[in-house]
Amino acid sequence: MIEPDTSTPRERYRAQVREEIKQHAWAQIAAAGASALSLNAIAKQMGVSGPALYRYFANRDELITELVKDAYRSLANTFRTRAEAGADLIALAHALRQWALDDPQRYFLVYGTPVPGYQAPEDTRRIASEIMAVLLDACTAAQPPHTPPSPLDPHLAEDRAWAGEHPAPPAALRRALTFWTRLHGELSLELAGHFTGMGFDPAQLYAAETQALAGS
Amino acid sequence: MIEPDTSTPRERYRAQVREEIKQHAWAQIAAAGASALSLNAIAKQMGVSGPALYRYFANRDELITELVKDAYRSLANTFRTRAEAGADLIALAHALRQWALDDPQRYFLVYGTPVPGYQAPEDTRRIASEIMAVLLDACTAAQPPHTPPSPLDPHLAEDRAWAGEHPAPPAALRRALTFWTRLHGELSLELAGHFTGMGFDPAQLYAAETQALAGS
DNA sequence: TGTACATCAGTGAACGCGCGTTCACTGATGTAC
DNA sequence: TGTACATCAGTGAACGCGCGTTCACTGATGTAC
Repeated sequence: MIEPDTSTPRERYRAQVREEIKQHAWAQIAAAGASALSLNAIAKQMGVSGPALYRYFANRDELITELVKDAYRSLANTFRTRAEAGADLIALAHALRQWALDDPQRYFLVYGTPVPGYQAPEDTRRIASEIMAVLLDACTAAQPPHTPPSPLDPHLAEDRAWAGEHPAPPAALRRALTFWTRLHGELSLELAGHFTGMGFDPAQLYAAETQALAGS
Repeated sequence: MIEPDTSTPRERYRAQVREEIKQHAWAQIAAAGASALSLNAIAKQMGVSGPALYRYFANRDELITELVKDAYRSLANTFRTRAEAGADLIALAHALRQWALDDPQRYFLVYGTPVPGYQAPEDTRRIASEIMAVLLDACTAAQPPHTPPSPLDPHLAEDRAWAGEHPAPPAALRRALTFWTRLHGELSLELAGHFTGMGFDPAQLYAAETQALAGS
């Protein structure tokens, strides 16, 4: 289902250049981290003067915001696509790891140490919560037969602001949260290089954590 | 047992100024993150010219290295002190959280997104492995009665480079690793502010994870 | 199809700033006789 | 205890660099008649 393209040539050109800028921004982030992102450096790489970029982004923060949103959207899409294909928690866990390994700096941009001086705008929350919604669906659907109750459940059931209108039972809320924190713990240490030289395979640790999650 | 102070006044003065520089460095990191650390800014805060600091640190990287080592040493001391007082895994977990909350930027400096362009020297590994050693002791000592075997255990037993000469059984290795990744996952998301507005108490999630660890 | 005009992408110069780091130096502090 | 000398902390100027951002501008591209 391809929409008729009602955009003018100029609009299409603008969108294309914006995309190109973002490409270079990602390359730069991959090379030196998000705090080293520089509009001038991007311009130089594009063979264009620095001020030219201000036609496309109001300032550095707006560019970063766009990158953050793209990153969230990318993960949300990955999750949604997999979920629609019938993926269970284990499959989602693998998708998450793949997504993180595909571009570690993209992972760090959204889940790593906050970029100093940068405050994420409100819309990113919305996209982030879509990720959580897919996760909650998967946790609700595949409830293991004998779920031991947790002292955490009543607390989570109490104030469920974060789950929005999602009709998930407390046990599913807990499983989604645990999924998030445990896998993030393994991934962020792995991507930050804290396991190098330790002589074990991070993938196996990740798989073990995933298995533990599926049966909790 | 106080050692006789054989240091000259000049040596004592040097040590004192180095300490003062590090204090200001920490304050700056707390305010804007490690990548914003600037020697000139520190000098200005100390009411001293920029080049003066080069009497005390060869360059910016050496200062960061010193901070990283101090952070690792601080956590290692915390752990060792608690362990010598008979702390179990749960107590260590609480000590870790306290240490992280005491100074989030210190936590991020060692366990967060790697500082771009900075490569940690070899000696930090040694201090980091001391932390792991204390953890392994605790995991070995308090083995729960019915530890279910994990498919991960044989893999960990195979190559134990990271555990050094530590005589820990595979199950203890796994528990130590799991302790690290799970608690880091919860802490780093909490400190990065990813739980704000979600309406639950991170401390309770942390406590639940800690309990799960103690019985695994 | 051709011309007049409006829109807009990109330029180059400039502003003010801060960075890490070097260098030759002054002046105070310690050391040796 | 006093003097001559060596050591060393800190200064100020300088280098070269890059940053984000503004501004008045040129020249190309699209639009309206």
